[in-house]
Amino acid sequence: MATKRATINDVASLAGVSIATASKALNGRQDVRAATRERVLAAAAQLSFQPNALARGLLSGQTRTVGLLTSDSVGRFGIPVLLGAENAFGAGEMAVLLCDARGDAIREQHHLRALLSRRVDGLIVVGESTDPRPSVSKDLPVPVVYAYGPSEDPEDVSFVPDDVGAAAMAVNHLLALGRRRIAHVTGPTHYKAARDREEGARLALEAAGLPQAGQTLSGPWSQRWGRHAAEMLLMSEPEIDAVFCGSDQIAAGFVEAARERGRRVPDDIAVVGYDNWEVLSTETRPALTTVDMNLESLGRTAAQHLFAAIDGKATPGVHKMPCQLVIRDSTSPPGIS
Amino acid sequence: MATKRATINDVASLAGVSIATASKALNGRQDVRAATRERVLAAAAQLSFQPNALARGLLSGQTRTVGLLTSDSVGRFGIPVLLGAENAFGAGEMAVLLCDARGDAIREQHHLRALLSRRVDGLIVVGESTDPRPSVSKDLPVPVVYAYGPSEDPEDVSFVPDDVGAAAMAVNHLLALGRRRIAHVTGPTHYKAARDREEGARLALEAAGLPQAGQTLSGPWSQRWGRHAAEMLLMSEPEIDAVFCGSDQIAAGFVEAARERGRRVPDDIAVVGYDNWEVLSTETRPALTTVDMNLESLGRTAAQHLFAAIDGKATPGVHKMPCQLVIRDSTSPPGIS
DNA sequence: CTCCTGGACTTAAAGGTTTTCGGAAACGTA
DNA sequence: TACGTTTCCGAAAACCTTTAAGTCCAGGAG
Repeated sequence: MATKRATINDVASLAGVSIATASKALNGRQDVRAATRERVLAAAAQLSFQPNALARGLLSGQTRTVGLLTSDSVGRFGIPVLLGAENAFGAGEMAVLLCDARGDAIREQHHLRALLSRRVDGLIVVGESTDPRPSVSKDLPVPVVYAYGPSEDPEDVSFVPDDVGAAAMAVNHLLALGRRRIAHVTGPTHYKAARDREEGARLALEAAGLPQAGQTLSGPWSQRWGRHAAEMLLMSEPEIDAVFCGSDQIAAGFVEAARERGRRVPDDIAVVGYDNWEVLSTETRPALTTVDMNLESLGRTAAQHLFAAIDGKATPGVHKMPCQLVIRDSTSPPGIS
Repeated sequence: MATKRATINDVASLAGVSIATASKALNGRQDVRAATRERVLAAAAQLSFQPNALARGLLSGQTRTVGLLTSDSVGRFGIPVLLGAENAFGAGEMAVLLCDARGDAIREQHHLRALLSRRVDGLIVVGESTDPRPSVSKDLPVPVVYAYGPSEDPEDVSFVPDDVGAAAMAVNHLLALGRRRIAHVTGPTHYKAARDREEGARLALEAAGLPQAGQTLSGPWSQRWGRHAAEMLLMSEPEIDAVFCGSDQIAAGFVEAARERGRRVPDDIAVVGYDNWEVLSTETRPALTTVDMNLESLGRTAAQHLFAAIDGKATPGVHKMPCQLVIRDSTSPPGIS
């Protein structure tokens, strides 16, 4: 806690010039003599002057601030997106106003109003799942970009991970290893993520002219379900040589149960997970090959496109961002593991 | 994207009153007739008027905004604190400006300036570990509260988890179960958290008049280290009947390795973890008894004290917040598991 | 000498809101 | 009628900065 804040008026007085001249000197504009500029800069430093962003924003109509509205920031998915966005902004001079609506539509509305009254230049909406969510952009005076969870309105700008493509990539990886009896265990089908990943797996198998080993098994996203699914699958389809799991949790449970049943991973069964949730994917034995959705990069991209939208040129539509397969021991070719 | 924003001037014109009257009506002040107030409110609704927080803040000097400066928001510890703070603020009408300095002092200084120029009413600094960090509060025109990682300056306001007390609580729990040969495995000793937890364990054992089983084993916070420590410990101190681990990751590794060596948990060895990181603590078998640092509550408390400090009355010093022991199967009394 | 040019600086307005103070109208009382 | 009181409303200042427009002066061209 210290003294009162200095205004440009104080700086001008101390330097013996008018506030207009002080302003010009501080902002590096032309028509001010070098000696005068020196005096002003010295005065500003001495008073540790900080221009008042409120006054500046009031005048220019730009606050260099964006709102980040999340439905569930506690989620593992929101955080990396948030960080990516924050980093993209931080690079420049933007600041991020964070609001967590906790899945409550009316709280969201409330936060929306608060953000608008603070005159944010734009808005990023982070979904809690990849399921489309109601648009918030109608009649808003600022541009909006959706990240992770797309808007229902195709006119909005949305960035989502390419779950279908990533699942196909995962299955193709298994196929390239020579596996031919590939099963799929995933999360609840009311998640678009689960449906998309199944779809991707199906497409890859079809392209290879192979049937899927058994039906897709759908359950909670949990490790427990992974174990349970493994037990069922090893019973009904004892000859599988690979499994693609819809999450790292499921994969970790699967690996554990498979090992307990005497199946070696990856020698007997290769396993691919999803999410690259490091605490699981790198600590299980063997470490998991898994899909990384590059969420931080997705968040960064969303932020950059928000800049573009603020500057006038938006690119409407749902943009699918590529994912990445992180290859670890759970799919090492036999003999190398 | 829609029409231009309405100002109070537009509202006043539409209602046929002066802006002064409009302001009074909108802010629920006294000297305005009921009928007039109605007209103004109707006009404001029709124009969907939002008062410009910049102008208001410029005048009042209060922005109803706080800055949240984190050193490492990707960390598991920063996030819950952040959420707790955000929730405490969100309850009122406060907004949170989020900045991530990523452990870089000069970036931190940069963000600090940006926050001050935006005229935040206060600041929360979230540490990445419980080690004291340099104070940022000298000569700042706004109050600052430190959460998780305390300030080095005892005049500042800091909130930290009571690691010593929690560790003692964990060991006392083991003692109450009748365990007498208790070992301790924890993280790197250059972390204050590791030293505090060891200290708490030592105090509890001393109070019970018991020696610790073996030396404290110190290594990385990882699951791998937990496994390794278990192997060493079961070799050198084969008769231990309990272990207190400095993190859930270590505990998970310990449980795994112990089971592989034929020790039953909790029957032969009871295990207590730390952090209550749910993906580990509830999914290991058996589920882990562990210390929950109540970080979200800590963040909320920090935010509430920041309010107090803004309103004038700060409470300097390092405040130790109580933790909580979450009891699960890894310490169930034999026979119940 | 006048006029013009351009540099260096100042004045004043603008941006949206709150608040203080004063004014006007209506009404009651002497 | 004169005067005081109450109730409602408006004018204007203040918050801080940026910028367009204006002033002043020296010096060069005609």
